Amino acid sequence: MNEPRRRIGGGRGRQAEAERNDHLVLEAARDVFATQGAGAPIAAVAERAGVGMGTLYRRYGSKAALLQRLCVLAMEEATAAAEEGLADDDPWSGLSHYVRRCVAMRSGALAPLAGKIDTTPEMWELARRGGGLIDELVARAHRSGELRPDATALDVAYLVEQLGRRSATEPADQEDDVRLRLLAIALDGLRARDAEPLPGVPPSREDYESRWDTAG
Amino acid sequence: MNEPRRRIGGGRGRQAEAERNDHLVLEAARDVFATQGAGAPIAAVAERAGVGMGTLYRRYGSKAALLQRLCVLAMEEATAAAEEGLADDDPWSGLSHYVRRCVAMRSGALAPLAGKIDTTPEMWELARRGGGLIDELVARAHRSGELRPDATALDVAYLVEQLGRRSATEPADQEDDVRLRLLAIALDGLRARDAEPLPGVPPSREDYESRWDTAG
DNA sequence: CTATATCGGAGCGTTTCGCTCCGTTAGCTA
DNA sequence: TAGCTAACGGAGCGAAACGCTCCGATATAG
Repeated sequence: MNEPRRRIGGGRGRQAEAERNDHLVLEAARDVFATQGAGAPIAAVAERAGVGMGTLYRRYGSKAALLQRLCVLAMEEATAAAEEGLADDDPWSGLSHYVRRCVAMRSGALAPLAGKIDTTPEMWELARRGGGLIDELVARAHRSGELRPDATALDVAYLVEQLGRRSATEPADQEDDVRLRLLAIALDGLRARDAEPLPGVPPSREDYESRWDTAG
Repeated sequence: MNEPRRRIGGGRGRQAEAERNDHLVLEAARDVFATQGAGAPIAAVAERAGVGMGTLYRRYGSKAALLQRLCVLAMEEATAAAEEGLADDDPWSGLSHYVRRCVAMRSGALAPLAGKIDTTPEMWELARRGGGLIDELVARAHRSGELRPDATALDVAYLVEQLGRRSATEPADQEDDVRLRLLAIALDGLRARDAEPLPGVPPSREDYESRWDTAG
C-alpha cells in the first residue's frame, strides 16, 4: 500500500482538516479556559473551535488530558519567550520582551488550573528549565543596573501571572489595549531608580510551586 | 447533631447572634465570590461563614440578592476610600492611599460579577459618585505633577481591578504579601518622569461601563 | 414549663456537565 | 461512478452539582 501523502497547512484532504481542527481546538481551549477558568464546559471549547464533541474527544480522551496538553504548550511557549529574551544582547529589552510575550500569550491566565490537574513530571521539568531561564534574565538585568535590585525573579513571575489574568466579561480587543498600558506602567516601575524599597519579604520558590501539588 | 452554640464578641442573646451572622455571611461571601467567581455555590459561602443554609437564606432571599448586596457594599467601601484619599492634603499620597485600599479590599475582584447580576439604579448612582471622586483624585495628582500625565483615571481604575484579581488556589496571606510588592511596583510606574508614553489609546468610560449592561 | 424566634443541614427538583454513540460526510482507490 | 473508510457533528445518557426549601433542634423570654 502507498503511504498516504501528508498535506499540511492549507491542504485539502481529510487529514489536513484533522490537523487544522487540532489547532483550532487548542486555540479555543486556551481562550475558554483562560477566561472562564478550569470549570468551563468542554462543549464551550468545541463550540468556539467550530467542531463537534466527537472531533474533540478523538484527540483528547478526557477534559483532564486537554488541560494538561494546554498547560505543557503554554509552558513551552513561555520557555521559548525566555530564550528569545536571552538572545537579545540588551538585558533590559530582553527581560521586557519576555514579560510582554508572556502577558500577550496569557500564560498567567492558566494559573487557576493549579490544583485542578495532575502535574506531570514533564511539566515539573519544563518549569525547572523555564525557572532557570528567568533567573538568568533577571540576573542579567540586575548586573546591568537597569532592573531595580530589590525585585526578584519570582516578583517578575508573579507580575506576569497577575497581568495575564482576565475576566470572561470583556471584549478581548479593548481589554488587551488596556492591559498593554498597565504592562507599560508596571515595567516602568521595575526599572532601577532611587525609590522606596519593595515592602514585605520576597516571595519564596516553595510557595510559588506549592500551588501545583496535587491536593484537590 | 447540632453543636452547642458559641458566643463570640460581646453580644448576648439570639438577636446579637443574628447580627454577627449577618456580618460573617457577608465577609465569607466576599472571600468566596472574589476567589471562585460568581459561579461559586452558596453552600461554600455558608460553610466558610460557619452558618447553615437556612440562616443564610433568611437574610438574602436568593443568590442574586446576596451578590447585589455584596456589590453595593464593595462600592460603598471604595467610595469611602476615595473620600479618605481626597481628605489627604498631599495629592500623591491621597491617590496611592485610595489604590492601596481598593486592592486590599479586593474591590476589583468583584468585576467578574459584571453581567451576572442586574445592575440596580442604586449601583449606577454609586458608580457615578465614585467615578467623580476618582476623577478628582487623579486630576489633583496631575496638577501637582506627581502622576504621569498620560495616565488617566480609567487607567487607575483598571489597575485597581487587575491587581485585585486573585485565584482560588493560593493561601491568602502569602498571596497578599506578593500583591503588595506588585502594587508598589505599579505605583512607582505611575509616577511622573521622563519615560516612554503609554501605548495605545486611553480607555473610554463607555467601554468600562458597558460590561455592566444586563445582557446575560 | 411553654412559646417563639433563630439555627443547622438533609434532601428535593432542576440544571449542567463529561462523555459516548451513531448516523452523516467527504476524500481516496479502482 | 461506486464502494470503502476515516473523520465529522451533535443528540442524549448517567452522574454530579447547585439553588433553594423544609423541618427538627436549640436557645432565650416570660
